[in-house]
Amino acid sequence: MPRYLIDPDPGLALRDLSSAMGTRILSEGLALMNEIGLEAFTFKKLAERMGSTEVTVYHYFANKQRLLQYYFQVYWLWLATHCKQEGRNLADPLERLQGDIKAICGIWPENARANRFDPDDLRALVINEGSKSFLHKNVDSDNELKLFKPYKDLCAHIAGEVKACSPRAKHARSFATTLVEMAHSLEFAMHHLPALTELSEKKDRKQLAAYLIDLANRYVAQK
Amino acid sequence: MPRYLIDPDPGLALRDLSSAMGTRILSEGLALMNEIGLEAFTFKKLAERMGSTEVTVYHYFANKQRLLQYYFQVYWLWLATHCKQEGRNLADPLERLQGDIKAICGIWPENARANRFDPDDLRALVINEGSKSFLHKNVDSDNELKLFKPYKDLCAHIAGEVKACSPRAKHARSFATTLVEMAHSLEFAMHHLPALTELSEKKDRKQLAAYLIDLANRYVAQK
DNA sequence: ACTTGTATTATAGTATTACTATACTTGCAG
DNA sequence: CTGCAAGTATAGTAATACTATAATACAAGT
Repeated sequence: MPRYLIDPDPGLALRDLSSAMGTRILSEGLALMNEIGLEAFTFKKLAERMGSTEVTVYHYFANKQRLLQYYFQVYWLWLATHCKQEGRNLADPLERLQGDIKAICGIWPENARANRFDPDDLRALVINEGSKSFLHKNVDSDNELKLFKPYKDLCAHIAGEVKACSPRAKHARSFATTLVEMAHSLEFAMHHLPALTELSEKKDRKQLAAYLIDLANRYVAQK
Repeated sequence: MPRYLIDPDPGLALRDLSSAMGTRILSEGLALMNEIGLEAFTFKKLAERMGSTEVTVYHYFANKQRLLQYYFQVYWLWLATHCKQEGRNLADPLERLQGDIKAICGIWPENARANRFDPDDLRALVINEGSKSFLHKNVDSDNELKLFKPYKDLCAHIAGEVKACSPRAKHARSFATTLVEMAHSLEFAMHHLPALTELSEKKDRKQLAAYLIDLANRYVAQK
């Protein structure tokens, strides 16, 4: 019996994570990685924080990159599920697309939970560290292991909505990827590199969503 | 007398780089960083490759992040100069914007040189490793040191062209950032995560530019 | 009750990384 | 010919990212 609604690739972890120890590694790991960043994060520090040992953590994950990729998968799996769920009640594809954009901008119900995680914590991690999941020399072998499938699936889902709005769009997938990427990098910019965006003034996710919805409306409207 | 047309922040390096040693560090460093990636790159390996010593390299740069940020600055400084130069011959802001988009997509004259570097090498590095310049816990202090100014300046320049095309655009800066970011992340996607974009089929920078020009035309056209 | 296996811990050790310190040499500039 | 900056040689340190081995604890199956 699976403990979660949606599970990441079992190949990411070396051992079943539903145990008490697995649970603590995942929850404390997320908190610590968010606090100190991937570079400073070590399994030793995580073990100390948990009152356990480095070796124990190594029995669950081969290295910290795999742990990051685990969170990366949970986040995108959950987001895609959430988007598809919300879309069921909407007949108009443009409304569905706008709903998806709000979701990728982090606008979701209070108290939402992504499996056992707080989706705000996952989102923060994915914004700050997520691209390190694939920006390295092993990207091609990791991709063959399908580690980025949940991310691609969400982009494909959004591309589907774009197509539904504008069947003749030639770059629906590229545009969906644009929306997803910018939902994250503009949020990073508005907190750390404010000169890059007008959104820094209010630092409001709703404004971020409004920009991307406007962009989507313009993209989908013509022709 | 400055050796370069455009120089990065002098605070990035610990010592003047115009010497023979400085030149070799910069050129071999770029090649090695592109070959093995930032994580595997060390000053020791660079020194071995150059037939010099680790300590010598440490006399030029405090750490490899600073060296990366140096290349990051050179790239954006050169690109902005190139864009502004090309724009001088064009009266129509939309044509200037389209020219800028081609430039950020890596379409520039054969044999172009960015200071002493091959801009294709710089572009490859910035695509694969560039975001590690700012995706870390020191981003705010590095930003106070103005290390990201050349990047922001190019985005601001492009935002100016967007404004010129569409004076009432509310998110010109956010949109300029969107263009610049996607010129890089879609190029990465088309080589390593092909499911994310239609551009993977031909892997052609011109098609990438065509997508972004189309996006810009749609963004600028309305209202 | 006894065995087997799995999970966790304890302890140790290694190669590499990311530096820092000190002192020596060499070449050139004043 | 003297001084100073650049480069080299050598050494050393704390931390990282693991791997290996063995001991313990506990739970399930026979």
